[in-house]
Amino acid sequence: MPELPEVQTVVNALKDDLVAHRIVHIKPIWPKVLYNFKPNDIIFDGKENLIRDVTRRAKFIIIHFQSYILAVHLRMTGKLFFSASDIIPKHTTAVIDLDSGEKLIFQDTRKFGRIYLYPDLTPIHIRHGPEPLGKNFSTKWLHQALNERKRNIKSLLLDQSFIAGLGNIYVDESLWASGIHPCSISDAIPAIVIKNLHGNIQKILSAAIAAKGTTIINFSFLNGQSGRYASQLRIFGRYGQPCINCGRDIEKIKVAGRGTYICTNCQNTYITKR
DNA sequence: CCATGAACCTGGTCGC
DNA sequence: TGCGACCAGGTTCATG
Repeated sequence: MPELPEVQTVVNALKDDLVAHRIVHIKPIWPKVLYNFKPNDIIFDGKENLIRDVTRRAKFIIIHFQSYILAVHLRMTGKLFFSASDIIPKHTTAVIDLDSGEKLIFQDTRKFGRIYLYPDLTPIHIRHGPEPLGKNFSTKWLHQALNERKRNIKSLLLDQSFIAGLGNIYVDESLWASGIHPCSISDAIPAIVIKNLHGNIQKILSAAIAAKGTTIINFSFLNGQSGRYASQLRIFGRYGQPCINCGRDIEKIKVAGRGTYICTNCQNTYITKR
């Protein structure tokens, strides 16, 4: 599923065709897809249902209306794309009809994805850390935040309430680029390494956005278009292949409950724990 | 405070 | 070809 770069890519692709149009109907196909509202809770009066903007916060696609927002979370396998056809694709969990006649299809094989209705962004902001590409994410902040806790670094970077938008792929990429073992304890990482980590997170996310995200196996979005960052992955998914930096075989272990790719030669600057 | 595992779902892959 | 085990880019909740 999409992490920050993939969600941003979806937002960039959909925005122009959504803004200034109206939602005329929202139809749940999978009963649980509308997390906290019913279709009729949206006001279809011509002013309230006009889409004002489409943005991203954390891994949410935010559709802005005058008095509320719709927040779409794609979770693992969700996809959001336009369709002009009357045929509803397999695994569609919701259909949003627009006044343009197009439909916004929410397709989600594993059905984990949800759509939320909120008055504004507050409920999302309070449960999420800073945007890694935003100005609140500074080296200083990261250093202090890591030192205030004693947590496994991978688990911490995956924690959306700590920092928003990172997922399994980009955490592995960022830790490898920084020479940090994913089992490192947050407050044991030296300042200079934290500085590198900060820069690498921003560099990797920016490059991934520029490449329109990563595609692994089945993940595709945007009407079949897929991202090009897959070819730039340095560590993720490269089990058994030589490390680009040192040539040692890349290993796969489990950290924070997630499959984790590491080069034990390059990622050895961590302190504690194995 | 932190770590772990299960739950939510479906489908693909791998080994036998 | 079939079947079971295991895995998957995420998040939340219960438990120790």
